[in-house]
Amino acid sequence: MTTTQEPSAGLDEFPYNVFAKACPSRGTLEHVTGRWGALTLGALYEGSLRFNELRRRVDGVSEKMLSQTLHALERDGLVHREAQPTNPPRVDYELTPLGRGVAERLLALIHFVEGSMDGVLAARERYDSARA
Amino acid sequence: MTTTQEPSAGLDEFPYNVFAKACPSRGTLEHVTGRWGALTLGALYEGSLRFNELRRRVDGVSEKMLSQTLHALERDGLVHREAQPTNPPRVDYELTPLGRGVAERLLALIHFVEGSMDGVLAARERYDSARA
DNA sequence: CGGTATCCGCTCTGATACTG
DNA sequence: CAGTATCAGAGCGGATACCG
Repeated sequence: MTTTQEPSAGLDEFPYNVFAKACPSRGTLEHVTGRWGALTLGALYEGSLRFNELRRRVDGVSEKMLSQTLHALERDGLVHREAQPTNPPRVDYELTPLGRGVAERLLALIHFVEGSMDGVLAARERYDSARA
Repeated sequence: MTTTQEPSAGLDEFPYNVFAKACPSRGTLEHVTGRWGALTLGALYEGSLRFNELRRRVDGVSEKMLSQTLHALERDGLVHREAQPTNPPRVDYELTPLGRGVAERLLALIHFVEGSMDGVLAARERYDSARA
């Protein structure tokens, strides 16, 4: 095992724990919840997309960041890269089964946040005016 | 409304869309999924905690970052801060109902990621050895 | 205990330019 | 189209010091 934390009592818990600083799951969580990682996975949930399609879908991402994000997600086994040696080149990105599981939970979170925005914005106004 | 993007056709979609660069929901999503935001909300799901309890629970966070994170989450109406004017001071942080909804989805994601780590780590080895 | 203020390095980010 | 390379800067984040 790769954990750097607990002797693992072999009980009902996961052997990985994001709350522990040295746990490898924390890094993966950061790829997944990162600024562009979350949106990239969310965008791919509907189906496979090409690089520039993805770039348009994830409004505001630069080529560099999208490329970097995609590499991290591919390395973690969440996204599959399919390159066709045609000219011009065509590369499709799609979720792996693992990535699909992650994206599902991510979208549940995203939709909940979107649906909560009226409440969030109201809370902000209260907060700001309280210490104006 | 505060959206900066679409005329809002009044259909079945949310009026907010994180994929749009200027949508305010994107900022909130970043607070929630941020490096410390996700862990803080997750830690508070089990119940209210004091500042230093939280600091110990979220392994690796500095005072500054925890404080900053808590302010952002409080402003967004996800965390409630309860200060008691005793000596020594005692301050409890707890989730609001909205925060509870967010934390639930977040924990589903976190647990899924933790449970996927063996697969992730295996994928990484394949990826790395493929281009060693 | 529960913070805030300040300093400062280092990473992350976005433009820009270039390649296959 | 699908990237990589390079560079400058903004801000993230940690360490330290200090306050109520």
